[in-house]
Formats: sequence, C-alpha cells, structure tokens
Amino acid sequence: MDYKKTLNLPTTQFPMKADLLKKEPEIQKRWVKEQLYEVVRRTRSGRKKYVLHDGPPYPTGELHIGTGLNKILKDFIVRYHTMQGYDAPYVPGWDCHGLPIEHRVMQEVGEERKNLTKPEIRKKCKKYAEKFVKLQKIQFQALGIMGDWERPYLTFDPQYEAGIIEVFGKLVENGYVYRSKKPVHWCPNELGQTTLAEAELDYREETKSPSIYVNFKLTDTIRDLFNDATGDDSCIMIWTTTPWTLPANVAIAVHPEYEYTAVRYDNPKTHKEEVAVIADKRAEEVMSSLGIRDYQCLGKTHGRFLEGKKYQHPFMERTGSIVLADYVTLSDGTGCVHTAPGHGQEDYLTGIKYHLPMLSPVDEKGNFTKEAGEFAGLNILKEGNDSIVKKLESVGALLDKKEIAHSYPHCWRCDDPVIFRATEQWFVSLDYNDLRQRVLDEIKRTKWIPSWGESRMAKMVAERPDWCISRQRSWGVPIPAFHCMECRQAHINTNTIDYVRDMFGKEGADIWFYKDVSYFLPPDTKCAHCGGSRFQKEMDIFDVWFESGSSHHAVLQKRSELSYPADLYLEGTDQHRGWFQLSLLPSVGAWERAPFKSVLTHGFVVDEQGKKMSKSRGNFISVEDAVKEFGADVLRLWTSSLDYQNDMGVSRNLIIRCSDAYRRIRNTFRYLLSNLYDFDPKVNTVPYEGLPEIDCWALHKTQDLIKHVTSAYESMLFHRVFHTIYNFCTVEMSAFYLDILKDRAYTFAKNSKERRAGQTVMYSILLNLVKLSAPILVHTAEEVWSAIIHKDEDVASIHLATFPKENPAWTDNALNERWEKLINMRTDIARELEKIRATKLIGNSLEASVNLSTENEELWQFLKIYEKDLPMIFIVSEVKLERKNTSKAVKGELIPALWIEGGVSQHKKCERCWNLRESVGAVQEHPTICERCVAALQ
RNA sequence: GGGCCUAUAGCUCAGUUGGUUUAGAGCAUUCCCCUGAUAAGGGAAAGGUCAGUGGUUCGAGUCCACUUAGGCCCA
Repeated sequence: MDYKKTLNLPTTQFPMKADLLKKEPEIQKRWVKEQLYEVVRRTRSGRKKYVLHDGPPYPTGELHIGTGLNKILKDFIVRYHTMQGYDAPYVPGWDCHGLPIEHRVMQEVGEERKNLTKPEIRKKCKKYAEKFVKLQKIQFQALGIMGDWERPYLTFDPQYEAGIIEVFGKLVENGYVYRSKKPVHWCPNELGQTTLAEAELDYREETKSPSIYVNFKLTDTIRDLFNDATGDDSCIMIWTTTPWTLPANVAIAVHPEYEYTAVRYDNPKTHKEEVAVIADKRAEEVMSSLGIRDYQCLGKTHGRFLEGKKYQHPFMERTGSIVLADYVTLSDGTGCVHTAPGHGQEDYLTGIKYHLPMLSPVDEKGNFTKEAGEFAGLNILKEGNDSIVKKLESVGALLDKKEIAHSYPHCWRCDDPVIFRATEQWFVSLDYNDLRQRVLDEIKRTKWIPSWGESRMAKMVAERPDWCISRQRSWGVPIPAFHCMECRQAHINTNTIDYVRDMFGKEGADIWFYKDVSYFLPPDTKCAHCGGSRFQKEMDIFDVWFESGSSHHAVLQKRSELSYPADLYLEGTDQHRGWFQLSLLPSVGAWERAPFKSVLTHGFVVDEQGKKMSKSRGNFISVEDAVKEFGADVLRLWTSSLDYQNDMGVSRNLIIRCSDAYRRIRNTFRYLLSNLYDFDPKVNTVPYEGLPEIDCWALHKTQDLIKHVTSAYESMLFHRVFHTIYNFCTVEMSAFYLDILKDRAYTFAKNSKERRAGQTVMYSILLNLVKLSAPILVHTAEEVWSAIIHKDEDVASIHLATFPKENPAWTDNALNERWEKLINMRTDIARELEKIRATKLIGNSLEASVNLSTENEELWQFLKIYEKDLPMIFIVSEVKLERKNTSKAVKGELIPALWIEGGVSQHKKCERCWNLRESVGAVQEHPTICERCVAALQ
C-alpha cells in the first residue's frame, strides 16, 4: 500500500516563484479598475483624519531611486494608518514651475532660445512639465504607491496659482513684504542683461583678473591697540581682484577671532613710512609679495577690537568702518576684506547686519552710473578697472598690482564674465512683527523626527536673512504688482492682489504674459504716492520655493479631504532648508502657525561604498530600472529594511540580497496557505483551551509579533518592522514551529483535533502576518489575501482590512519561559546529533534516539512534565530520561545542568510517518506502519 | 572653512539610564542532513582591537575631546 496517499500533504495554487514583474502590473490594474483608493476613502469617511502632506518633486527627467524611496516611506505610513482605521488621504503633488525645468527646456531648444518670447518659453516649459508628470506618475504607481493619482496637485493649476497669490496677499496684508536691493549675478552682455541663477553660471578656472593691494587711511587712532603706531598715517590694507567694486566700498571686514598686527614699513611707491593693519599670519607673505624686506610688527590684537574704527575711502567722499565677519579667511589676501554690500553675497549679509548702505553704481550694461562720480559711463570690466587702479595709484593708496588667474563665474549663454550688481527685489521680512521669533516658537511646538531636526531647523531660521522671493525668469507665477510709470513706486495692495488672484484662478497665470496691464487693474487705479494713473506690470516671478511653500494653503486648506495643519511632512534632510522651512515661514506669516504637527526626515541614497549617488559617477539607479529588475515589492522590502534616518546604501547587489528575504517571507505565506486548504475556521477551529501547549506558545509569539510590529509602525521605524517579521518567519516559524508541526499536519487524521489545532494556529498566524506586512508588501499581501479561502474580514482587498490587535489572553509569559528552556535544550541536542551525523550513523534526525539526564531536581521535574512531548519538540524518534549520567553524555552549553547522549534508535521506521517506533508492525493489516498511523487511517 | 548628522561581523540591524566572565540576531559564506514546503526545508561551524587616538570612571560599544571616512545644508 502506498501510504503517502493517505497523508495530508500541503497543497496550494499559490506559486513559489513570485513573478513580480508580471503580477504587480496586473494587481495594480485591478486596484485601478476597482477604484481601490476611492473605496478606501469611502470606507474611512468620517473617521479621524491622518494627513501626510506630500512634498512635490520636480517633474524633470527619470525618477531617482531616492525619490522613489521617499514615496515608499510615505506609502508605508499612509497604508498603516488606513489599516488602523484612520481616514488617511494621500494627494501626491508636483512642483511644476521653476528654473530646473526652464533650464532644461532652454538647453533642448538650443540657439533658437534667443528669439523666444516669454509666452513661448512658458508654453514649452508647460509641455515639458506635463510630459514628466505623466511619466513619473506611472513610475510611482508602479511602486505601488496608493494615492489620488487622478487628482494630484500641480503647482501650475490655475487654482493652485490662485492659492499662491492668496498666501502672498496675506503676507502683504500682514506687512511682511517689502522691496529692496540685493546683489545678484548679472550678465551685462547686450543680449542677456539679466540676472543669473547659480545653475546658470559656468566657473572658468583660468580667468585673468587684476590683483591689487590697497591702503585705506584710518581716521580713528589705533594707538589704543598698538602702542607704537605713532604718527597720523595708519592704514588698513585690503586685497581685491575686482577693483571696479571699490567705488561701492563701505566697510572692511576682519575676523573677530584672528590676530591682527600693525606693520611699519617704507612704502616703496611713495617712499613714505606707513603703518598698516593686516592679519598677523598674513604679514610675512603680504610683505614679501609687495617686495618689502624691512618691516616691523607693532604687536598683536584680536580682530574684534578693531570693530568700529573709521577710515577714509581713498577716492570717494565718504568714510567707512571696520566690521566683523566670520567668513574672513587667512588663505590669501590681507585678512582685511574689502566690503561692498551691493556687489557680493557675503558683503550683502554683512551689510544687513551692520545696516550699511547698499551701493551699486553700475547699470544694466555694466557701466558705472553717476553715483560712481568721475568714473561714470566707463565699462567696469574694461576701462573701469584700469581707471580705478590708476586713481588709486595717483592718490598713493595702491601698493601693488599684479595679474592673477583664478576661478570666475561666466554666463552659460553668452560666455561673458558676469558681475555682481544690486537690483530691486521682493522680500519677506523675518523680523517685522517678530516673525522670526514666532517661527522659532512654532519650531519648538513641532515634533521633529529625529529630534536633532529641531535644532538644525531653529539654527537655520535664527540665522537666515530675509527671504528674497522674486526671480527674473519666465517659468513661474508672476508677482502680482504694478509700478507707477510716473514715480516708479510699486503699487500693491489687497485689492489689486485679490483682483489678480481671481483672474489667475479662472484663466491661469499665463494671462499675465498676454494681456495689457489695464486688464489686471481695477478701473481708476491711482498711484498711492504720486496719484499717477499709468502703470507697468511687475515682470518678476515668485521664487519657486514660494510656490511649493504655499501648498499648505493651496492644497491642505483647499481640498476638502485634507486638513491643515498636516499631521506629517516627510522628506529628505535637505528640506530643512528647503520645503520645510519655506512652508513654515509663509504659514506662520499668514496663519500664525506651522503647517505641520510633525516632521520626519530621512537620509540620502548612497552607493555600496557610501558615496553620493550621481549620474556622473555611474552609480545612479532610477526607479524605472529598479522596478524593472526587481519588482516593486522587493524594492519596498529593501526600503523597509533600512534605517532611513541614516544614509542608505543602494546598489544592485544590495537589493539582490534583499530579494532572498522576500522569497523567505513569501514561502512562509505559501506554506501556511498550503496547510490550510481543508480548513474552515467556522467548523474546524479548536478553542484556545483545547490547544497543545506548543500551539499556545506559537500564539504567544504571534501576539508578541503584533505588539512589536505595531509599535515599530507607530514609531515609523520600518526596519524594525522588517526585522521582526523576517525573524518571526525564519526563526520562530520555519526553523521551529512549522518544522515541528509537519508531523501533526501530515500524518494525523485529517479531522483529528490535533491537526485541526495546528491549523487553527496557522490560520491565525497567516491572517496576522499578511496584515502586518501589507503596508510594505502591498502586492504580495494582496496576492496572499486572494489565496485565503476563508477570510476573517469581508473585504475584497487586503488594503481595506484592519490592522491586527494583540490578544492579551493569548500572551503567557510563564509558558514562554518554559519554551525558551525547551528551545535551548533543542539547540544543545542538535549540536550533539550533528556529531553523530558526521559519523554517518544517522541522517534524518528521526533516526536518532536521545538520552537525557540531570542531577538537578528542578530540571528533572521539568523534563518529566514534558517527557511525552520531547521527541516531537526535538524531532527525534525517542527521548529517554535518566537520573544518572552515562560516561558518554556531554554537558549542555545553553542548559549546563543537562547531560546529553545522542544515539541511533533501534526501532523500525514507520513507512508512513517516518518515526522509528516500537509499535511498527503491531497491527497485522499494516505491517510497515506504527500504531499511531494505523489509528490515523481509521 | 562653518552648522547638523553617521560610523557595531561581508550585508541589514539589536545592544534599554555606562555594570552578568566569551558584544547579540538574521542573511550571505563553508560543511553536513533531508527529499512529504523541493529552483524549497533543517542543522553545525567560522566570522567583530564595536572607524582611530586620547581622556573621565572601580568599570566604556555606551560619556567627553580630537582625528579619519562619509552624508546633508551653507560658504
């Protein structure tokens, strides 16, 4: 007789091979068809909301794996909260305007760009953005991200644009918006004459510039600092490579902590004795560069003591003063830095700090203006530079002039060197009405994860300058302002803003570029300053950060399914300066509070060696490539396995390793399913009280699993979710419980209480496990769910199911402790059996017989209690207990009181259950099987 | 150059307020077993100067300083 046919061997349609590349798109199609997102919304309607607000990526090019990872993390959170019963809508968004897109479009257009009008450029940009929104959407969906993909938010939607204007209007109304000058990179080329963003600059290494040392006569004495600095010809010496910026000089910066000295020497040009202040550490090199051998240092003092000393500008009718700045270095120059707030970024910040005048006597063509006095009309990079140098020489202020080669920015379009020039810009004030302090208060009220985000953020806000929100570009939302053509004053108020807002909401911001100014102004508008009635449109657009930073209003406050403030913002740590901060500022400015209750940041994707990922390094991985190679669920599992608060290493190798883990988890599902083919929970469930103890142990471990996984999800520590689930599958289930359960599941009578008990537990484990892993393995969990014949919840999709809850009645710590001991024994015994196996006496552990002995009374009692179960637990055919050790017995490692002797069982092997039993052949009708199997056949 | 962050076996992670003689898992590796989860399953072994140096302490993977390597943001 073929007894194999009488066994209850596992059977299932659920394939071992995942075939994710084929199956995931099918499952996704099903979700779309069944409108899963909409159904989830409906079933959760009225429940407590949990709003994770999406930070919008740029629709440019293929998706970086880091962007995919960000969306996957968001999806974990949204899905987990949904399963916990929250109404957790997810509205993805895209940041559609801005220079990155305009830049790429212009590059694609090539030479023709010079002839394009703004509306034409905008049309092309829009097309470009739309194209990549579409492509990226497909890729996000391929990752299994659940959200409102039919209605994402796009920053170029007219309604969104109106929202931006509303935020701006509120800030204007509250008094934060002002106009002022700020230095910008400027291309003076005839065709250009425009500001340039950092991305539009080409730094040329070999640019030749004049290098000059200049003395500025001090009008304040320095004898208080340097006793020997007698006479009235004390100077402070600067070094610069841009003589043309000297007319705008208003200060000289020194480092507060560095040591400065006063050097006495004979000026080789004027042959007069002079005393000049320079950094002590620079003295030797500067003097040698000037060709001065004989000089004398008159002591030292810290830079901070020089603060406030006044000097006379060498050729302008003006005095300046010494200021302090941390950015002063000793790597070149004199340690005293010529400061012109109208011509440099750092100088500008120092200017703001010291309330210095912002001079910029240079027009849009790069020529000096009247403000530059005698130099008016000269082109700064040509005759201008030379004239300044000559002037310095003639007044005796020039010490030396050389030519040096260094790195200098050039315009990406015309290749001409660019200049720094102060132009009128729009700003949001940080200090008006204490905005900065109120933002800092909101930062304190927000929960930052990890916690150091708070100090990082607070420091940035505390030190940042006012926010320049205007850009001189084409692809963006225009700043809704007007300029009086009589007095040049800006005309802006809530009336004009509301008027424009309505127009943008209806027709889109494009209208600004097509229609005449009169179209946007309420009739009879008069200039508030001069009463003039002729106006020009403002042609600056908003900084694109202002757009995405308005999403808290344009999306959260506008869409009925969302709410403000959001429960969570989740982005990379670069967004502390970016989106987090630039959402926070307008939100506090307009509505007096932070747009988020908590902010979670993750690290960056790096390669296997921990190096930054970039296309040029060749270690770039796109979402599309990764999904095509591994499938979304493997990618999601990999994402979950990492501690995202650090940087995350990614390479094909690392993801391949993770696919092994995926297979293991999948196979656990498959095995559970395959043993439940004939189990109907309504009919076959064995109540807890009727379960063998090992089954209670498995349920205890399952409660433990639920507890730990839930807490890990709550803390958003997904790598703990992963490790907990994975270890449960391998250690507790596969290597122990399920291995032991085989005997019962296969060889006991189909409807026996013992077998049904095991199935009862496997069924419970299957349901819990599939739900616990559903937020991560979205497709596989769905596939498993479909394969479960008797579901405990009547929902078509696992993603409509509810998250498992721990059953405290099934947690039994005392029982668990007993089983810890038994498992340790099992490990000790396995080690002994391995020795016998090495001698080829046994193969399968069922061929073994084990003698256990102990002189420890407590352990002895313990063993006696479990005597009958021990063969089952150790998967051996017999276990004999003895009070005395034999000489061959070996001491246990984990249970030192236990002495173990492994041997070969002398019984015959039961052909059916493979155990070696004395009872084999006891029943005549079945001479090759044991009594237990005979009974199972009845 | 500045601010913030990270560093535990080849890989992914544990390591509770500094305290149990040999720092834990799992995976990968090597060897063995099984062939009734089978492109599966089980077992065993090996693998770490906790990035480095110095300090505090009776005692440091854990606290402090510096160094190195890397990341993010600035300059």
